[in-house]
Amino acid sequence: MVDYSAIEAKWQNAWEDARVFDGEPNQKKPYMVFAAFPYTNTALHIGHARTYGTTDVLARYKRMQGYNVLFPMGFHGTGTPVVSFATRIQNGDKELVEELKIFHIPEDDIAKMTDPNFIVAYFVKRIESDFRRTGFSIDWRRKFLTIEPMFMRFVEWQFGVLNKKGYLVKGKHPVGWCPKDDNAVGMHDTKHDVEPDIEKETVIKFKVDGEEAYLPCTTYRPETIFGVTNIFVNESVPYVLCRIEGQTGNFYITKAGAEMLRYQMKIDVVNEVSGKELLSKKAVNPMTGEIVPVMPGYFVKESIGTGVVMSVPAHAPFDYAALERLRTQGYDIQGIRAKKIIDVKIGRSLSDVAMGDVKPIHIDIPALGYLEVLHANANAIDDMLEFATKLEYREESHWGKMLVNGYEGMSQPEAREKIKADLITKKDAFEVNVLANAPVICRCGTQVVVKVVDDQWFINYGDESWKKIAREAYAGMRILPDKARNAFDAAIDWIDLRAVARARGLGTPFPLDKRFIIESLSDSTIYPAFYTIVNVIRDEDQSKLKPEFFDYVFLGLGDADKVARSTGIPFEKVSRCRASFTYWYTQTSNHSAAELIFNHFTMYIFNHAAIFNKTFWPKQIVANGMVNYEGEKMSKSLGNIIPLGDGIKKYGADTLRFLETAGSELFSDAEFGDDAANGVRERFDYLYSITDNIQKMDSGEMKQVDYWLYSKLNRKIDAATKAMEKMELRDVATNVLYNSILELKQYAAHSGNNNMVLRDYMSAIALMLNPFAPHVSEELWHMMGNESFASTEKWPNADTDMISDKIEVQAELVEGVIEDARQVMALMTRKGGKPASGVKIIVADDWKREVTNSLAENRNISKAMDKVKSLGPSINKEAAAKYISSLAKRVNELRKTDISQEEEFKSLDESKEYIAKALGAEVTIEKESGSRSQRAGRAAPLKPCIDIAQ
RNA sequence: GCAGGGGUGGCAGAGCCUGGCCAAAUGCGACGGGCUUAGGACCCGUUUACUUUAGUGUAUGCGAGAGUUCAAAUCUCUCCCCCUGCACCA
Repeated sequence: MVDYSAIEAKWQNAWEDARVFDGEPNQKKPYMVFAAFPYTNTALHIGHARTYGTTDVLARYKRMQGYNVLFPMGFHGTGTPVVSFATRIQNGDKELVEELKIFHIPEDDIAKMTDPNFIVAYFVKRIESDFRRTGFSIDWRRKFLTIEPMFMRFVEWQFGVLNKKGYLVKGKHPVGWCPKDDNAVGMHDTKHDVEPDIEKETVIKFKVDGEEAYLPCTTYRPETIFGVTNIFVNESVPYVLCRIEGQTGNFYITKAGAEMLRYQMKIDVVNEVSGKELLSKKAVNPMTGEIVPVMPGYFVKESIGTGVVMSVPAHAPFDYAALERLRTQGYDIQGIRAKKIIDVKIGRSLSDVAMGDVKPIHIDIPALGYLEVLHANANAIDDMLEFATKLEYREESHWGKMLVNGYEGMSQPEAREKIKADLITKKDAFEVNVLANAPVICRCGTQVVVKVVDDQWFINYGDESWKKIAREAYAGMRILPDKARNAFDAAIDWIDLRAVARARGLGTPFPLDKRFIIESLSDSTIYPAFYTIVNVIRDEDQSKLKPEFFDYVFLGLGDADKVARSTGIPFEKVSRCRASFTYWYTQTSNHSAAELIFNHFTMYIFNHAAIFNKTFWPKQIVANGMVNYEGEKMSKSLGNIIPLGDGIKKYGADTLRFLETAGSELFSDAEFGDDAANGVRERFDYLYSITDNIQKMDSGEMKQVDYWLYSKLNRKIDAATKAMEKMELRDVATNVLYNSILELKQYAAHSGNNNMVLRDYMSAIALMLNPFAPHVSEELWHMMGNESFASTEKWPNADTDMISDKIEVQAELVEGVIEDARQVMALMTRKGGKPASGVKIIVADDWKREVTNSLAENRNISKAMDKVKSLGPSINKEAAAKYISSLAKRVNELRKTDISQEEEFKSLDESKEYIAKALGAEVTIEKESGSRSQRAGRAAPLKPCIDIAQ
């Protein structure tokens, strides 16, 4: 057994000694790769190795291509997670402590984690050591944290530049809010980590008949206003009459609603009324002028929106059911008639099986029709009504056509937007923000509300001139994989205002309002530029890092001498920073998870376009998929997290890296599991044993099989290099590891044993494996007697002269013959024949090759006959005719060949023993013209006749 | 809902851009056989159904349906389903 942990330990230090990474500008072409920061409130699990793994693959590949490669890494500490982590430890959060135990964090370290600084320091150390063990070729000398003062000076400078360009704007913004904590809440602050989901709903003002007050109905579907038959209120909850800022008149809304809405608009309560009192009122539909009654609606929730809803029985199963229930309770609803306003074929999206033979009867009342196709009626339970509602909304939204005047024939979504806009223009409606997934509960136990913050700062990614240069920058970039391009196009169009200032958390104070902290994705958009200088300025006092310093280093403004004098940073350092930045930042590749396309990656493009000179715009983005473990998504809640350290111990660093980087296509999720890991490791084992055996072999005369192996090798190098350029890592892996082993096995089966050939083959494999499995690569490389480091060697070059289709076709021919012979033999024994005693393989004469080639080229039988004639009288015309007609049927499948009878004969003859062994029978090879077999005429080029004697 | 990516054999996953050697690579699994004291190791074979006493043929088949074509997993359209993201959350 190969001891992988010993091999890994041996090489990871050796690389540092060998200075695999240079890290300083030099004569070589630069190439800088980096991946988005890991967040520092957690240790890493094996899934995290994916993005860094593919980054390292590129780093190592480029290094082997002769580039001066820089692969730096920093850490993200900005934002709320670290702070709330500390708070949770303080509160003795059991869930969190259990999680930390999975990562083998000692109790006394956990106890110290009430201190945010300790948390960050702890995890930084942990991640670095795990990554070193994984064999990533990271230059740790440039490590930094986003919460270090020197980086904060850099971010301040960045925001200064953005502000000068007018990209920072102030405005209103809705956020999830905890009234008790008086704070914005995000996912980390709620029970069960629910993200508050804020949506806009329309409130339509129905004037109360004969009273200067309104019943404001909250709705997602303003277009159904044409079908309103009445208004529903909840008769058992308290309402208030109130004034709403920006709106004229008084409004009846639930007391609970008023409590929540006052965080987004000023509300003055005039007096309280009961829901019951409202039932006596009538209201005027602002669109149609109809006067409708107010009825009790059992399903109306007091804390969503205004607690007043409009009833559209034709298109809302809940409304229909509520009215039917009122009827059975004895209410007079004679005057209420459901009115269909959207036409749609009910149940269109349901399969025939689901529909059965049920046909909706009440197609004039779709809400009822939908209940009917679901085998339900107005008495159905709420879950069923909910289901019918969803179905109806979906179908109407897809196929529904409006039936009402003025909007006739419009699709439902189109009508909704139009009608909403019309109502708002006429001041008959306004919008409110609601919590779509209410109730959301803050960790403190309070119900979360929507608050509209009115002094929020934004980065205005919607600015058209900015979008224009961002698109220009993007157009010059390479996106891998290519199919991610569409997503970027969409993201650049879509990105708009992004709130940038936040009330709490770690990070850089927002320069325009120091009460706030810069939001944590926004402070990490141009950070890679900082890698190029961090090692130079780390020892300088952060107060010296004034804007003019960054202006000079990154924008080339001013001159080094002045900057040195005004900041106090030595002249040499200032110049060195500028030189380093301009050297490294010309070739960059940014790696991260695909899910970051719509935020980090897009912001990365925008900020670079806004701040830097074109020369330093991003050159390449690589988007990675996630990692699944045994078919499941890895997550703490599923409990299938494997800490990186454990994973290395269990599977070996190289196996882990290999599977995660090369086990699947870049963009799709990687599958990680024990079987797959064993498969990879067994293949590594095989490579070791082959390499070990090379020493015992001689280098005799080159045989056909040796040329074959060279051909395969060079084809492989060629394919792997092309795939590598496109980061099609799965292809590379298949070629380099899986197919090599198939080839090596086939080589051995053909008694291939040439020491020199195998050494060439294995050397190339060892080198091409380096980006994926560096430790294995080094070990194999050194086993073959090399003194240098594989990691600093050149990537192999394909010698295309060594690629021979002819030789490969001949090898395939042998396999094909075996396959065919087997089939025949199987057929014979199945039919009760005796086992074969001998197999004659008869190779077609040369004239057949010419005829076949003619047919393959012209697909024309008479031309083929002409060809026969042109070959002279020695050809038996009858046999030729028979041969041609046998091919006629498959004329489309025919291919030309340049392999002569002699060559075909030779390759079969050399493989005679191999074939005999495979078939378990004696084998003779003969030529058609010299054969006495009656079947010999059936021989065709590359499809020799097989004559089996029993 | 909107945007992006997908849906292929028991599973995983190629192929699709550039239609035809595609009953569909490769790996895993399952089954049969060999090697072995034994095997989780290795080697050989089988893995849609029927058909064929000579290396075949036919049918069905790549989410569903329709279309284009001599020919469709591959191109077009419609629909269904799954994954990811949707803004302060890193």
